[in-house]
Amino acid sequence: MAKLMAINPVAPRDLCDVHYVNEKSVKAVQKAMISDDIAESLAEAFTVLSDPTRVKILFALSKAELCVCDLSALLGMNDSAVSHHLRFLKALKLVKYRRAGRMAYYSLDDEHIERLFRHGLEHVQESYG
Amino acid sequence: MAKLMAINPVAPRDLCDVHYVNEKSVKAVQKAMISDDIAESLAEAFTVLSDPTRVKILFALSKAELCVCDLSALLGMNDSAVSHHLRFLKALKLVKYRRAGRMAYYSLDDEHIERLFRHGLEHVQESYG
DNA sequence: CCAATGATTCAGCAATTGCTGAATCATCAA
DNA sequence: TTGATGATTCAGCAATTGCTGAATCATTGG
Repeated sequence: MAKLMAINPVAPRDLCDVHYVNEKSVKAVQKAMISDDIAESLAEAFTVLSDPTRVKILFALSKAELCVCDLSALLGMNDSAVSHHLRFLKALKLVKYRRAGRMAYYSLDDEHIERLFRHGLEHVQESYG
Repeated sequence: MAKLMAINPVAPRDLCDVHYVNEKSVKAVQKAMISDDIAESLAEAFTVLSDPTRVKILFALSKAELCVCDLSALLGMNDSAVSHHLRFLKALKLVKYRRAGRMAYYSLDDEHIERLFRHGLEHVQESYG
């Protein structure tokens, strides 16, 4: 797209160097547009489930309370990787854990994410059979 | 975690070098576990909304049919970036477009994603006020 | 035809992500 | 106290992601 656009009725050009062609639609959407913060938060929420390993971890924890090595066995990856994901999920308050000696038992700490998960699963199942 | 674990009643070790401590839970979860394909599809679905720019694009298109340059104006970024995202969304059949001369008008092509979006928004609003 | 212009594609970059293996921490058992 | 072991953290890598600017494609109007 050209840097500058000819000024004509269907191609307004405002002072902020913003070019668009459908003034009415753009203005209306601009008015309703979600804030940067909301967009970021929403994106962050979806990031949680945007990785297959995390999807499996959360699914597993929705079925049972498990320790790190149970999860690594289940997922076929080393403890380090699992611990890394759990740390991430813990920071977002999606999982909690209790200590039992050397073991750390993890479980879900958020019923929202379970709902979100379920809706996502429905979406996938509708789309891919 | 050690490579090898002592064989004892609470720490079974199977032939596949898989170590775990809560046999019953692990077996049960393993049985219920979603497939790799489902996990990947689900992750892919959530990846769509895991980026604030895409969140805004989809929000905007849920309000109005817009051309590439309208979107770039709205988002304050260049056409190239917007076109890139739209290509991605088009590949996943989440947006469709119609040509009108040189212009390409984009709109949503999936009511599932709108639902998913709405659920995500609720989640965020519940969590962050 | 040709210049203009909306859209797309390409090349390449900076930042981020997910993982591995090693090192370290923390707790238990002997 | 010491060795074993579950968990965490650290260093570093390969791959991916989101963006920019340039080049190119496609359509229109003169």
